[in-house]
Amino acid sequence: MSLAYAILAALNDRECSGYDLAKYFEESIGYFWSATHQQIYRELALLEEKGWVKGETIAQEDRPNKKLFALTTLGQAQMAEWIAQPSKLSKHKEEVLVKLFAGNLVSPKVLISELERLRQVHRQQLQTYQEIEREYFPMPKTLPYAAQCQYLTLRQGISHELNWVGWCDEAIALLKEDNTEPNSSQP
Amino acid sequence: MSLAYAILAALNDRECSGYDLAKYFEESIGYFWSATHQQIYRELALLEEKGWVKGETIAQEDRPNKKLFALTTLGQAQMAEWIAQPSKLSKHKEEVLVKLFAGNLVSPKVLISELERLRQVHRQQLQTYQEIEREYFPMPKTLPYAAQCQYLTLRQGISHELNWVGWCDEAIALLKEDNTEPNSSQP
DNA sequence: CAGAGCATGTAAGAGGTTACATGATTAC
DNA sequence: GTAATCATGTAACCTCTTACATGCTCTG
Repeated sequence: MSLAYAILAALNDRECSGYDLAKYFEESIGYFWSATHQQIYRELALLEEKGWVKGETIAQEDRPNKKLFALTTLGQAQMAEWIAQPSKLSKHKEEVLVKLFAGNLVSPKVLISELERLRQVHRQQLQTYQEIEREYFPMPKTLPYAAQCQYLTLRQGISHELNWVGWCDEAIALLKEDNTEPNSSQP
Repeated sequence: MSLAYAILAALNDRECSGYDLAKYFEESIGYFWSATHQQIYRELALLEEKGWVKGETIAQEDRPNKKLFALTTLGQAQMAEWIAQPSKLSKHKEEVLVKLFAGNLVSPKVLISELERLRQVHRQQLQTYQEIEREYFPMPKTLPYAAQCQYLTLRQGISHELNWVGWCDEAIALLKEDNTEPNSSQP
């Protein structure tokens, strides 16, 4: 159900074709809600049936025609109503933590190298976010309301990645401390 | 597929019945991998078929019989192999961020009160984690390897919650700054 | 002329949620 | 006696992922 609202949120920002949305869900929106193009096309069809969005076919030369979708006033109202309701907490699923939890089945070296890889990934993502911040939100306090809201989602991304990098540091340090000598347990 | 490994991780920690696992997935393991009892029973049956776990029926007086599951050596090996592979990053899905992204559709008051609610929830969870830390991991550096690994999953939980609380503070502060007067946009 | 990008879809299968179902015991 | 806890399942449904499919244009 929430995928519907994620699509509405995207369309509230700008009109999109299904294809545009799919790309959108690989950057900005995708940073906090993931979806594939298959899901998006299916959901768009349902949303149009309900009248929450309206599609208009745009003829294009040199390229396949596309269907641009926009929020209807009904869609806006539904979105506003949804926003006002208490959010469900996301069910986190973190493979790395499952692995650590059963970490005694492998040597600390295995864990350390996985954590180092992970740290690198999060550093990379952090850098991406920080570049967006520098480029689009240099003076957050002077932003109009709508932009401020979006800025805050970026801030969440940044602190999230910083947090992961910091935790990886901590974890690697602890695991290296006494477990580098081959004494503790399993191979 | 990963649910299987989450179950193996739990059974590596201790033998469990399906019922025990379901409870386990509402606390410790559940903090980073969620599953309902229906999923668990289905998966356990598959895992037993494959010989990764072995169930033994325990007759009980005064209570229904139960079937205790334990990791087999095959299961241990499969788990170790899985741990050594690079982890998939979790696809984050954060309703609150979707809401913020389209925040211009509602008044800042709505967002602020939702963020305050959320902050409270994360503070609560943080406290739970910190109590576990105090009670079970008072001296992390002296822990045996297996316990250290599990301790690190708890540390991730703690810094995750701290991070959310901090971000909520930041977001609330920014939204309160200029948007408390009824000037900016929609009702 | 190969590969990337534009643009939209179908179909099968895996994974997850919700509701229903049972039946005993223990605590208030 | 009412609710909670122990213990295990089935069935229907929804959501998500992965693979397959098409066809055109622009870039190198």
